[in-house]
Amino acid sequence: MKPATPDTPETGRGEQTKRLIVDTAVRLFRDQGYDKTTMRGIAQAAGVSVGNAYYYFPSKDHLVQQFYATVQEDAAAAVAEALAEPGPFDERLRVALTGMLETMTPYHAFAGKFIKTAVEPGSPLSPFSAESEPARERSIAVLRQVVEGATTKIDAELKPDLPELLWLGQMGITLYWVHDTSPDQAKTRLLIERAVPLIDRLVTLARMPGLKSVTREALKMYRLLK
Amino acid sequence: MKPATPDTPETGRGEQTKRLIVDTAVRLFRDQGYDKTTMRGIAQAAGVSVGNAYYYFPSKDHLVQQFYATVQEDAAAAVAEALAEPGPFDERLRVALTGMLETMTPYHAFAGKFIKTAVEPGSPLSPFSAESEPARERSIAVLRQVVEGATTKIDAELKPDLPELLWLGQMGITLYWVHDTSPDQAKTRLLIERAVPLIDRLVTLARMPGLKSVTREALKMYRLLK
DNA sequence: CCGTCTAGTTGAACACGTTCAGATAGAACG
DNA sequence: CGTTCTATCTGAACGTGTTCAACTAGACGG
Repeated sequence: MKPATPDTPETGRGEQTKRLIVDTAVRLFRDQGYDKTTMRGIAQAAGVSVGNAYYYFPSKDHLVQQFYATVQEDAAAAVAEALAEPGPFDERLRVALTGMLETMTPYHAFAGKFIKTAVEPGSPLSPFSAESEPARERSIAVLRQVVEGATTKIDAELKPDLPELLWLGQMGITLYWVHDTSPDQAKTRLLIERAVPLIDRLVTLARMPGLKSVTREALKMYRLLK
Repeated sequence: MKPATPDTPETGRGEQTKRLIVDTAVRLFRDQGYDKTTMRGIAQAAGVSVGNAYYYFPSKDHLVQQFYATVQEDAAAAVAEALAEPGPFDERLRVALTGMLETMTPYHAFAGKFIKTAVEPGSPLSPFSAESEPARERSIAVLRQVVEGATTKIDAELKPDLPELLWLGQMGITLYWVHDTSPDQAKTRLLIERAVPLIDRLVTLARMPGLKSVTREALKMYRLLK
């Protein structure tokens, strides 16, 4: 079935073409944005035919996803380093969120087009899709690192679900960011600056007697409906 | 400038065509869904040319918006009646949310396509856009009715912003609903059933001494960033 | 060496949303 | 009546993402 190239398992003739197309597409997306990058343009720049691109990728969106994955990976790598040493929860959360924002900033214009297909149910680009699982897990892993390395006391019942909940919050921030037309997305920065202390306080308050039952109820709902 | 028809101010030759196109489009969207309804199809069914449709509507999306507006209006009208008499907050909120859900249920498949363009920044279909203001205000008005007719005690500082906040929550529920693949969207119903008591408790708790400062901080953030 | 098979490759063709240079028609005016 | 003006209307043409029947080339078996 497979040619016998044991070390680099995916280096058939086709794999090379596939990588060539991805690289070209990512470069063009980066340089020209979504709309100006056409399938014909990608094919021509990569020196292949349009049909050949479709032999490897079912749609333009699937190429966009590759682009998205590289950005996501960059963001996660940039932040993971800064979270090596333990510290207070709020500080770590801010580092993670601002780090992500910083990495994505160059692609703000692009993100507007990206999100369009990302929210469509069943789209491979959806953050909840099976195809996005690696990128999603990568992001949640960063937030898990935020939680686990936090010196702040966190309710034991909340703790295991907190990374995923924070990830949902991050999705919300991203949604806000995409629609943020303020210069240099200043409002999103402000949102993070203000939301982080609030989240920190809520996490702290969640352990308190008066709120413990609400926390438990909310967590039950989340687990039931996710 | 305008022909002298005082009673029905918008009844020029063009207005009739415009309405004809809208009605046809809404009907086709309802019957065939988004993808199968083409601009050529709409034009043909309405007995006009494609270009003529574009004379009145800048894009297919603008026609979709009209469809959305009618559904929205139906939902608001259905609920407003049930909210005539005052009652407890949680009950009123559930009536509003389930009423909206019930009206939208027939269009669940359609909504998946709809949301795709609705989340795109700058799209006229965006729930935050200027073009959507009438529909948005209509929805918020219902939630204002929920708040104002509530016999439950609501924090005075929170009260003026609560309808808008509830509307944001409703947008979140809608987002969940669109992605809900459970039979008959049972999970969304469950979400409402569970979330309403939680919201009710949070609204009640917001007045309490321990949480008053968090509430105030959160409200400040909301007003700053909306 | 020949025949067969198949992964890889091609570009014309399709349907779509959208645009635009021009046609039409009814009113307003002299 | 003829002229002019403007709101309305037309459909061919454009560029797009996507499909598909046909072609190529290299491997494999006899």
